[in-house]
Amino acid sequence: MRTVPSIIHLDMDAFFASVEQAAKPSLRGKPVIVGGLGGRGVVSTCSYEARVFGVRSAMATAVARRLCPNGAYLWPRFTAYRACSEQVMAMLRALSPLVEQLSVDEAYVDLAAGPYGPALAAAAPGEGAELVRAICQDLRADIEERTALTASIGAAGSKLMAKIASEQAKPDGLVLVNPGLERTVLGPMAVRALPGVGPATEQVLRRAGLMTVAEVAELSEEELMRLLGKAHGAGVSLMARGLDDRPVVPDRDAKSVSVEDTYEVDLADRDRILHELDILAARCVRRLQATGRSGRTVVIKVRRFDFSTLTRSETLRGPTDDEGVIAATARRLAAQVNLTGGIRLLGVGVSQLADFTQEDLFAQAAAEAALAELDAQEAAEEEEPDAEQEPLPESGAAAGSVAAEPAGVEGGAPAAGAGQLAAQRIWLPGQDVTHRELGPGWVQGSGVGRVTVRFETPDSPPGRVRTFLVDDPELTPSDPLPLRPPPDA
DNA sequence: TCTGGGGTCCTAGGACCC
DNA sequence: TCTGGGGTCCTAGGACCC
Repeated sequence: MRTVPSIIHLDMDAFFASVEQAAKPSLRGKPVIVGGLGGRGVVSTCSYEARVFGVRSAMATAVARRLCPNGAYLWPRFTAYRACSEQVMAMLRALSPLVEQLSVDEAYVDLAAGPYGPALAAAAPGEGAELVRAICQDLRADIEERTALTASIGAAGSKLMAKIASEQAKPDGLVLVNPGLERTVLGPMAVRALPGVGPATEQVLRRAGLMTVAEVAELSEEELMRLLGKAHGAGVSLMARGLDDRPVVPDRDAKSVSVEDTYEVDLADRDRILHELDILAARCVRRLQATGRSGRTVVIKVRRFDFSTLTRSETLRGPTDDEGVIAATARRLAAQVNLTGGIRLLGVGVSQLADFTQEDLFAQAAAEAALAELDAQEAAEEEEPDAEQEPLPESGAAAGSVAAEPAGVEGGAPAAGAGQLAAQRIWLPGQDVTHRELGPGWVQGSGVGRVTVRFETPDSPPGRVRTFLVDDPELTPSDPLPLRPPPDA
């Protein structure tokens, strides 16, 4: 156990909404809701101004609109968020090689493994804590200066307490928990404060009369394991007593890749469903190939009209990144599912990832076979042991069945992107655009053949609104602008 | 008011092997 | 010949997180 609170957890405040407010001066101080804006969309993130109205993450956007009818509702701009995220993560990596990124806006850092490590190790406990405080305040100030965004930080002797502290620090704050005070801090908290305790676990604990962490900490590990199961019970038992020795682990490899779509209207037609699976398989494969990996288990996910969800999976004989194989497997799996009554969501995923493919294995096997052949020729004539000539059903048959399909259906489907948006003249609220004369702005809304654009940039005053025909050739989609001018410029 | 998309980890049963 | 136990893999589902 550490004597200095040298593990920090950093969490960007209302990340997506904050990026939007930084990019769009007219939205500062206003309720901003970022998420899916279709009939089945949900809120990803909302600004603190929106939370006053009761808007929350994961809430149906339709509900949010009723609670907060005058908010700005925007589609997410992931490219812009990723750019900000990378800036922040780079700043964290300057503090330590041990940076564990949990999501686009959240990370642990082990300061003891970085340049401040020796000073922290040499410091008396009180001095060490003050050094951590200074490092964190500098970091928060640097982040705000370089990205125009605020971050909250928790610092403690463990990941558990650092995470709890950052939650307490929000928004735009810093909280340290000195080692030794874990149980004092945790004790009065509701059980839901523990990471990993969600609605189901909370219910179980409440039925056992346990509301606070201190009450849970009084139970024995055995009792908690009986209530919550082996692994979860043991984990909650340790957490409740403030015990956590998990190390900060950088760069963990992904274990699965998946894509899914919820459709505006339930799908009923079988051929349409199979076609959508092909499209999802293609998207999944694109992501897989971008990471240079391949997968052995293919899984499909089906959510029915009544929100009941099921999965079907099949493990192939070897890893693949072949679109035809994955699409054909997905179709085979779909044949096992009752698709009647309407499908609201489809997904395709791949797990058991490897850094090579079945084809690599074939090539390797062929090379080995060739060598063996040479050896065999050199050796005395001998009876060949029966080579196991089992066909490889997944690869062989599946690829064949796809080739037999009407060619080019999925191959001809265009990739959705800025180009397609431009061609179809679909303007999404929040989207970056440029007008040839009026310059950069963003789409405020569109309908009945018109699109409304506000012309402003991160460093301009709030801008004016103009309306155009949706197919106005002067108006084009554009890339996000940096929230702050680059330091050299 | 009606529920996204991307993940991780755990459990449990059955098959299969030793 | 019958019975049992343990380990591993596969599949399906669920809880949880951001």
